[in-house]
Amino acid sequence: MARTAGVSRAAVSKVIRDAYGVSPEMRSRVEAAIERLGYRPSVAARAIRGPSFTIGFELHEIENPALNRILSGAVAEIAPTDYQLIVAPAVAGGEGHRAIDALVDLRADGLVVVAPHAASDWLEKLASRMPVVLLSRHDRSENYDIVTGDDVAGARLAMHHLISLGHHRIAHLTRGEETTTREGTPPAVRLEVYLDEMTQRGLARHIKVARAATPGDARRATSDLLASANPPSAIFAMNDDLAMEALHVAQERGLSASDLSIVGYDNVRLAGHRAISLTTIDQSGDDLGRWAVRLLLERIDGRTQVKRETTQPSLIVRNSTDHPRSEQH
Amino acid sequence: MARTAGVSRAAVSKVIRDAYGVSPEMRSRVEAAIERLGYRPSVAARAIRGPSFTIGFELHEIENPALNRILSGAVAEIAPTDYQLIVAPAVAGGEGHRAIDALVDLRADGLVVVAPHAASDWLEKLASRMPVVLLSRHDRSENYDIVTGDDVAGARLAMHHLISLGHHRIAHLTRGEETTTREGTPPAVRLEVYLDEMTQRGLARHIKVARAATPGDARRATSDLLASANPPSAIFAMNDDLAMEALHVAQERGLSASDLSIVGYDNVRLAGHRAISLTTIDQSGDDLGRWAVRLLLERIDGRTQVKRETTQPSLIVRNSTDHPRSEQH
DNA sequence: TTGAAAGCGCTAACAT
DNA sequence: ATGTTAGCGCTTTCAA
Repeated sequence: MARTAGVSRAAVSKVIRDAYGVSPEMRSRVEAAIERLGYRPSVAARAIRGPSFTIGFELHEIENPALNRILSGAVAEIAPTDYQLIVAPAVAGGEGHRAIDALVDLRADGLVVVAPHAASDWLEKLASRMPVVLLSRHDRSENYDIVTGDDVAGARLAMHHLISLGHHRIAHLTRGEETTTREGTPPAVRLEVYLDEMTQRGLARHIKVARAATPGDARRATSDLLASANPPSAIFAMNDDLAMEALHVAQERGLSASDLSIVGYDNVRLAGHRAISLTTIDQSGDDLGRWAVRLLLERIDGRTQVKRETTQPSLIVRNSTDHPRSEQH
Repeated sequence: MARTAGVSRAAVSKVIRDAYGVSPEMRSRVEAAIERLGYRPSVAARAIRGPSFTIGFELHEIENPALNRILSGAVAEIAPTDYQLIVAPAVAGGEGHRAIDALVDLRADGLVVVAPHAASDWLEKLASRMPVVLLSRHDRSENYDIVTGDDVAGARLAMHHLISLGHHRIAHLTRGEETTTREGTPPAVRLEVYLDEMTQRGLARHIKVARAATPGDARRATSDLLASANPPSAIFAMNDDLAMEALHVAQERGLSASDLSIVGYDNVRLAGHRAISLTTIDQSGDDLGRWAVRLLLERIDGRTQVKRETTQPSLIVRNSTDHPRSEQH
């Protein structure tokens, strides 16, 4: 650029990178030129050799409020740094790791990956070449860090709450098969805890798992549950979205919390709305996002041994849960 | 890369770009090498000269469901193309155009900009250098395209609905001052239509504008409204989030729709929830996103004259609106 | 302290 | 049809 502005390119480069060996006079000359020409260094050109000061965030389910919360935390954490956060949304269908690849191809300095579908060994290989933090999945890893809410603890909180209210016939509402098969994934863990708790308490015969592939399906799934023989008096839903759909059905039928108690997961903002008032598990999504960025920056900074960070969830009791009617005096 | 793999770099480049002048035999040799080495071309290096096949999406308010909806549409539209969508989240505080700059610095081939705060002349200059589509803002432009819902029509739908139900004392609930001062911005337009409708109908003396800087403020603002002399029988809220907060307050006080009718804007998914059942204006956000991408690709493809695309909103009547009590027989 | 020059991974014009 | 070569905008030795 400013080689047209009377200085050498090296000088410009040095000034921009705040490197050693520029006189104050030279510096101000260059800065003036930069200002005058509205010059912006090309990240692309720079990234060809060194760091791009860009960190990538892979995100599927753009419209998932819980994930957006996490992203929001990440953005807040990175704001004061020199780094820029870039989000690559994975397409709904989820054809592999295209979004992640895009980030890699752009030469991001590090990656926050949410993808529950990415294969562990593929991630492992990726992470051996660049800093990676995996979010929201319990996993063994050699090369990447993991940040996750403690889903085991969270799911137990939910189950204990229902059980201590006196519920026995507790059903679990979750997504399609494919989301619960990937081991370590939040849906999978929550399901497992559900099954475990039911079994432990001698409630195995009441186990019922309802699945909804799409949000719309959730209502039908709930209806089916209620129409089944020996219907549940409570539902532990994998997340608030599902829980709210279940609540919809309950309200439709005039069922109160003592007829059908419902617990969600995530503490989405609207769960606190008076008309919804959903009992749920809070795992402060922005902390997850903040941790992810923090760990990633540490790695970019040179750390190589694995770190794992787990946030503790808490139970938020609202009006969607109550003692089952039969148990009330 | 594969200059280690027995072929020339030009060959590799050609194969990758699917360019003219490679024999099938050469092509398969190269492809094999690519496969074997797990080679990925560097977008950064490529972008230094030609296109990066990346389009940038600037987004503030990551957690705003209406905006996420738009983004979702954009992602869907771009999925089948060769382009990759990259999102740069603007930090909440909104210090100028840092996010947009980041996208420019990465050498995105085009930009979808949502930023209501970006100055028009700055955008104009940017757009003279690269393809830009502005979303969600009514604006005069020389160099960039504009995609927007018809907020005038939408706001009128809302107002007409309330008026035809018999409401006179209609208040408007919107954000802080700064969001309604930028002319052409959705909040500004909706406010203006509100004022205009009230004046036109001879209801000027009932004009009340309540403002909420943060979501939490909305409840207080609504309470203040209800506590004022001659309180409104209806509220037209700038968006569903605000409307739902108002609804919260109404429900808290045991007010029904005939005591206080509420209309929102955006038709967020939860507005349709039975417990909320918010009357609102739908403007099919994903269409906005789709259009934005479509226009942008056209521009990247060479179009230079300005195009404007406006989607027509529709009224969705639910339970949050009714005739005012005094008007009922 | 400064600038010249080589090279990063790629594309594109050119020569073979 | 293929390979050679000169950049693209930057960083980074290395001499001056």
